[in-house]
Amino acid sequence: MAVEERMTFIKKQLHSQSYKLTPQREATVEVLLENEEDHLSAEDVYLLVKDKAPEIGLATVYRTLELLNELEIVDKINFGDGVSRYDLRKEGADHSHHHLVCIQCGDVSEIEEDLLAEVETKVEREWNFKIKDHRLTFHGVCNACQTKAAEQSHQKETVGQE
Amino acid sequence: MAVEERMTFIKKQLHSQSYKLTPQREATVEVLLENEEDHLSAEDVYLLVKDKAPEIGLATVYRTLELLNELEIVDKINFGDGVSRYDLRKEGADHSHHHLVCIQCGDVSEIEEDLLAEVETKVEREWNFKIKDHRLTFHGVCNACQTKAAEQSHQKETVGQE
DNA sequence: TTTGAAAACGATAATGATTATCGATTAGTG
DNA sequence: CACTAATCGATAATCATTATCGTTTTCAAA
Ligand SMILES: [Mn+2]
Ligand SMILES: [Mn+2]
Ligand SMILES: [Zn+2]
Ligand SMILES: [Zn+2]
Repeated sequence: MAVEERMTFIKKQLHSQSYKLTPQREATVEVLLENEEDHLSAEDVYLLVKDKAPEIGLATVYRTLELLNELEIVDKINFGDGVSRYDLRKEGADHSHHHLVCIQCGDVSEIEEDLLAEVETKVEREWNFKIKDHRLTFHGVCNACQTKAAEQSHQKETVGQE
Repeated sequence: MAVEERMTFIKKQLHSQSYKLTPQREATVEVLLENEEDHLSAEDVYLLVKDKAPEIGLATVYRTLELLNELEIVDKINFGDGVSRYDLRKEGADHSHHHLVCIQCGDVSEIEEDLLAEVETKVEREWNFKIKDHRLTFHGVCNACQTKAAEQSHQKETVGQE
């Protein structure tokens, strides 16, 4: 689905719950759609949205993100640095996607595929817990940092042999 | 392993990294061991530790928890309320355990069994990501709240039929 | 269209968790 | 026992988020 279409869809969701369609909300959603790959903090969103709607206030951004979170359009996530980050749900997804956080370069990347289906079946059965959503984050070393480390250790070896 | 033994073990870890063994650190670890089931915030720990060491300062509690986190004795976790919580690692575990958070009563319970072994193998292979740790939390309805809901809906039915 | 009420807004003060600072105290080595 | 780096307690500073409040805007009914 194109950005245009998704915007229309989100507008309908707002409208159907009788929330008003303000230019501030529209600009905020636009920023989220245009930066889907990223994991923006409220401050990040604020700075980006100011380009489209310079008069917007930070409080409004917080309010809008809170609203979008309640409507399950975005997920509010926390990677342990002191800020909340807002993550647009994937097209049609009814749950939060997974993340890979590199402990060396800080890069955050996505896993869109749902890896928890089996695990969740087990948890529902054995722990008698009715699952509505999940949060799964892996902490480790990303591909790029692994490659970098391998190159450096190879260099060291070579130098050692000379 | 008994609390006593685990305390000794943690003391050894501190000592081996040339951290000093202060009464404040000992009292803090004691509180964590005695409240292993809970997910205490720094403030929670502070209040509990004051019973053992009334002169302790809040800053020291934060410092100690930070230290224990670096030593991988506790995990710093975040359930989306505004505070960090500190969770003692299970006996001998080298990674964070999983959690079940009830969206109705707020109860948090543990899953000690590691459910991610297979998933992690797949992620390491297919995403080329070297996993060091993980965070997995399920949000849903706990057993107690399910039962409560079932009883209430049954009552309603019965009343409706009268 | 005009209009009125509820919703939303911007500015900014307040809050609350966490961190930084600094002078005083203490653990641990010898 | 003496020394010194580590640690501590008190508290000020920081920083993200929320609350407040007077003004503006949306939207639906007239
Ligand atoms: Mn994401
Ligand atoms: Mn736990
Ligand atoms: Zn990396
Ligand atoms: Zn519950």
